[in-house]
Amino acid sequence: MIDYTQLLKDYNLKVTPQRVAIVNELHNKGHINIDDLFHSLKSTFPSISLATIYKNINAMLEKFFVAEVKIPNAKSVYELTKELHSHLVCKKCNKIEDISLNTASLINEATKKSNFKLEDISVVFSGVCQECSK
Amino acid sequence: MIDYTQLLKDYNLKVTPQRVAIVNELHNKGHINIDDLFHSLKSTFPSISLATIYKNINAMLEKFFVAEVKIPNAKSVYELTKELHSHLVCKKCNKIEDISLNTASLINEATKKSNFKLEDISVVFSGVCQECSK
DNA sequence: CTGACTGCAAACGTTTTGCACGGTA
DNA sequence: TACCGTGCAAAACGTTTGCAGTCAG
Repeated sequence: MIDYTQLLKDYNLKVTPQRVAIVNELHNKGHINIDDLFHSLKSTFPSISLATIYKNINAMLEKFFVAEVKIPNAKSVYELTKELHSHLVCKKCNKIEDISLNTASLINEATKKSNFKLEDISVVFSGVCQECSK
Repeated sequence: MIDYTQLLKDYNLKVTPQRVAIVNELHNKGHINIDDLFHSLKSTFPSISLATIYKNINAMLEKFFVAEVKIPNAKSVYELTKELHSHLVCKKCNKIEDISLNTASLINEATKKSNFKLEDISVVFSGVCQECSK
């Protein structure tokens, strides 16, 4: 289990049991939406409130400690910030997987074809995962 | 001005002045969010309601006549469905442009590296447009 | 003429805010 | 101790629904 305590401190976020639980859940699940996160934490913290979840996720988003992933036809999910990667979403079971792809040539092409100074790229694939296509 | 009347009929949507205005606005602006669409149409239809906007956009989405584009850190925008393309978003002025890119090799790479049967791809670039970077 | 569409108002789900209490540093 | 975080309740949003009147086909 990775210790995120120091990371919370580095970002000037006080280390509370709720925050540690949120970070652990993000780490374990990889990607999770607000409602699932709330219900997961309810078992450990029966009195936790949605307001606490929102306040903390927003605080972590502001520190770029956590990132939001917007998914076509589904609720946004949150993940711990990591190196650039793309996402695969299963249309049947809604599972989300990370995938590392070489987007350099696509960024290159977009740079040549547009007049934008590009800074970020978001790539989300939708399809059917192996289990669901059996 | 392209005539979308027949297209509305083809999709079994009655041709009302509000619908024609919505389609024209989507055509003219390229991409627009619900609120901007509502305020644009207010000048022509002072008594138009948000409910009408939502009902129509949802009807058009169901017919795959209009598509939703989810944008990082911004409201979703809607566009008339066209051939596969990617989007460029300006972080300063929020302008959105279409860009046609060759995503075949990226899809190919994702297919090889994953166990998903891929069906769709969404690519959104964020950056600064030429005017805003002056 | 009939079913579909519009606009209003109310309902609903999600997210944010204010405040008193409690916990971290 | 001083501040920050939590949890509750209320408020603020964005979106959907029900309904009566109107319009397109």
